[in-house]
Amino acid sequence: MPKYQYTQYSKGCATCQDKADIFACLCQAELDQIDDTRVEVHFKTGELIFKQGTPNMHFLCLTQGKVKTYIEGYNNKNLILNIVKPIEYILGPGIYADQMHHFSAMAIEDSVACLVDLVTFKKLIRTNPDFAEDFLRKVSLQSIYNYELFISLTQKQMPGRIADVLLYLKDKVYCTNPFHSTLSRQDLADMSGMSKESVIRILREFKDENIIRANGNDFEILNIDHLNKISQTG
Amino acid sequence: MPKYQYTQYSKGCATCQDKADIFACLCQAELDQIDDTRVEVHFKTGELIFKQGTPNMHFLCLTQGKVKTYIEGYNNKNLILNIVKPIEYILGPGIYADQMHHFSAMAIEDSVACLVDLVTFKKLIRTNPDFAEDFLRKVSLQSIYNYELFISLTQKQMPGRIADVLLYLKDKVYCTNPFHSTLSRQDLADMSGMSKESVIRILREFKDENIIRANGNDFEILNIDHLNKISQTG
DNA sequence: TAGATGTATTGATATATGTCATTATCTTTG
DNA sequence: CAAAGATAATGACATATATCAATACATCTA
Repeated sequence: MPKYQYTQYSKGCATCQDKADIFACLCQAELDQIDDTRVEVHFKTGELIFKQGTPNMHFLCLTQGKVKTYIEGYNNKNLILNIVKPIEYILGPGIYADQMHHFSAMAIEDSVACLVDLVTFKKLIRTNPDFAEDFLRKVSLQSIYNYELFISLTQKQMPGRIADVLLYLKDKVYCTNPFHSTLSRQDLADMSGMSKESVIRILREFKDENIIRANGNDFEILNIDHLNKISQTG
Repeated sequence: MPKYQYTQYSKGCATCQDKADIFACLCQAELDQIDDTRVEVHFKTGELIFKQGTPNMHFLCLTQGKVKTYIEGYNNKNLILNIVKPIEYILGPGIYADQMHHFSAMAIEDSVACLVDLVTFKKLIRTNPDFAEDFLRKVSLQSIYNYELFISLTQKQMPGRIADVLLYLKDKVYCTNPFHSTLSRQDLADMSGMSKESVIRILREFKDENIIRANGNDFEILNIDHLNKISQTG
């Protein structure tokens, strides 16, 4: 008999090796509180995890797979904010504002995530200053990354934006150099704020100049210095 | 004899009517702690308040005037993030990351600000959960606004972006309808991610269509519905 | 295996937007 | 007040980028 998606696994948070680093400062009793309201869920590639505009009830910790978070804008155009990999958590700004999701999340690989009730999370923020500070640290780093994204998207031309995307995938997501991605060309377009046709054209230029090797979704950055320069010069 | 810029005024935080709303949850003793490390500073129009890349040592509460915060990008191009008015505070993400400023701040009117030592601020975050939660609320609202900015800047065409800037100035900054701004055309360009010439052209179009009245830096939005529609349709 | 469906690629074309040069207007200052 | 300097406005032009249409390729499914 298969495990149901809402199965709460017996392995507790205290002994879990796959928990987000933000939980490092929690004691056994605090981890048990999280464990009590925790649910582990499996998502298949392409499945929507939560949708912009719906109530935000859970803290989500990704333990397996990969997830894209994206803002749904006008004319069915999306802007991908992050590609989240294990073990990172996803928590939008809605929790301390209007309790809503302000971006959507979708699995781009088969994924597993733990959902933790937000009441528990917020209680821990109030009672454990180290936890609160760690959370503020994470929020701040995300904010700093957003500033970089602002500059990339608004002040760089297409080659610079694609360079940024490729470097992001190599350094922050897959963390290897020849890397295989499950992102479509449309996803790359949604990360760089351009049309998919333009993405394809720029990738071709990079290939023709031997800056990258790209075969379908297998990428290898051959000339990192050159790619960095393209990122710099916009 | 004139007051020096570093003069610490005698009026305490406890009785101050000009303090940011985030301080509402602090008790007398906590406000006194802030008061002890507080310095009031006057800035003239055009003066740099702090610069991106320098150490971030203070929480800044604006009590008079107006301030633009902006990211300094490539090729001397800036991206204005916010126009801050009294009584709001300015606090970047650096405090909980690398202790650096990640954007610059400049007075666009003669301004007065209180600077509070960050050690005191961070101590209060740790010891007063209400204060921490209020701060998280503020950070979250800023983050949500940034998402809107992302969509405006990356998915809208110039008329939509200018519409967003005009509505922002009317609703969030000057809060009156005929309003007078001290922002240059270049500033409007830095808010909407375009060239100043393009700003001028779009403003002219809006004038020709009787959507706005614009005489130098005096603006009046004549047809709010139309401007909202332009903002929506991009 | 063949058809169907979605995704990727390419080329031709349209268009939004930036750049540059020039003139106009405002603001400062001696 | 006049000169100088900054800011604003306008037009001509260049170009980055999107759109549209056609084809190729891959992947699923019956």
